[in-house]
Amino acid sequence: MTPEIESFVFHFGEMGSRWGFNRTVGQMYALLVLSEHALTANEISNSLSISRGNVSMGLKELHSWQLVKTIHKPGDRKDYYDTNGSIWDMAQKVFEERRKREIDPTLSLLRGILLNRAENEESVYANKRIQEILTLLENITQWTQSLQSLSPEQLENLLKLGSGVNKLFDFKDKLLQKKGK
Amino acid sequence: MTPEIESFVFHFGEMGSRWGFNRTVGQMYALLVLSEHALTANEISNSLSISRGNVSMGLKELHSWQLVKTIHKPGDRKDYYDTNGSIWDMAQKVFEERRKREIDPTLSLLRGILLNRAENEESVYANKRIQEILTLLENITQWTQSLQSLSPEQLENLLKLGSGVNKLFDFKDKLLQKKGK
DNA sequence: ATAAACTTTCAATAATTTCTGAAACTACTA
DNA sequence: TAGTAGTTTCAGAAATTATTGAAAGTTTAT
Repeated sequence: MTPEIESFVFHFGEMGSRWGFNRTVGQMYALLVLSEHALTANEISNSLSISRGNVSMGLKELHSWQLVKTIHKPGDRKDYYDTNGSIWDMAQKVFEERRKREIDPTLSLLRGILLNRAENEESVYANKRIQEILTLLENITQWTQSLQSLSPEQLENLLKLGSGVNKLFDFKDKLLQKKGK
Repeated sequence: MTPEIESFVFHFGEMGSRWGFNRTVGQMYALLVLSEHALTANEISNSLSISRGNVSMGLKELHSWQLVKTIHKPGDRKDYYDTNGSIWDMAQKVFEERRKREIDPTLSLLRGILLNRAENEESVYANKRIQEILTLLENITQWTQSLQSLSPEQLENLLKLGSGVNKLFDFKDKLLQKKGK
């Protein structure tokens, strides 16, 4: 590992915990991203000085995020691992996975609460707030799902549009207003 | 606390860790959101059975996220705490804070690596990948910043647009094509 | 069927994070 | 100034999460 690869890998290890996976999983993913060729579990274990068992667990998790794929080479019994998809695919997967973990459970809970809400005096305010939050989360969910339906190129263009969204949006408003008249 | 408030509060405690703060901070915030009136630190401590010291730490953190504000009542020595801003403001704050924690440090690191990159054979591929990731993160950063510049209403409308973004986007494409001709 | 080459699991342990509560601190009142 | 009502800090305890490595499992070749 060159010093730059090393610092990238260690940094991803540290950031990993903020992104939803643990240090070693972050390091492993970073190493695979920067490696031109697929690596075996033992290579990963050696490069990162992580126990063989831990590498196995980490790869399992990365699989569950669909961030790595297993490659078989003919005449070779070992499994080789490589990143799955482009950087853009990766970003999409991370967003989706996080939405599932961070938003979906809350959606169900809030829906449940509002479904069998008690209408006593004390709860009126609380129910109002809960409804607000539910609406917000439902909007965010819809939004991210519609982003997912864009192709990576469309998504990239949309991102590049940046604050231009603002203008595009005003523009749409005017169009609709005209129609309404 | 009614049973519904209780389940909301506990759930936010569990989710808290996924949202970037710990269990008690999540519970405290949830309680403040659902409380019609500002609460004292002791009330929070009692309602949630959390030590007074921990409440103080938690409030400090919520302040640093700008999610709560302190209120002084004339003739009362106690500090009262309430949530700061609407649910929308809250969501914006959380996004911004997370961007700072989850993306900004990586941006600096990647810029640093590419700035004094070694041009040896071995690094060419790695540098290319690092550049890709940098571009992606820069786009995401710009994007989220431009979203922040929208008013809560604009943002809400944009979110409600949902998959309509797709159409809007196609529409923009066509416009640009015409211009290009 | 057995051995060889490899992978996965999981109980024990290590590392990290969170929480408590007593002590220190601050600000106001008499 | 001393006393009182409040807040904050922080060292150690408790709880949680990550890691290791030996044992169990799997697959392929002979």
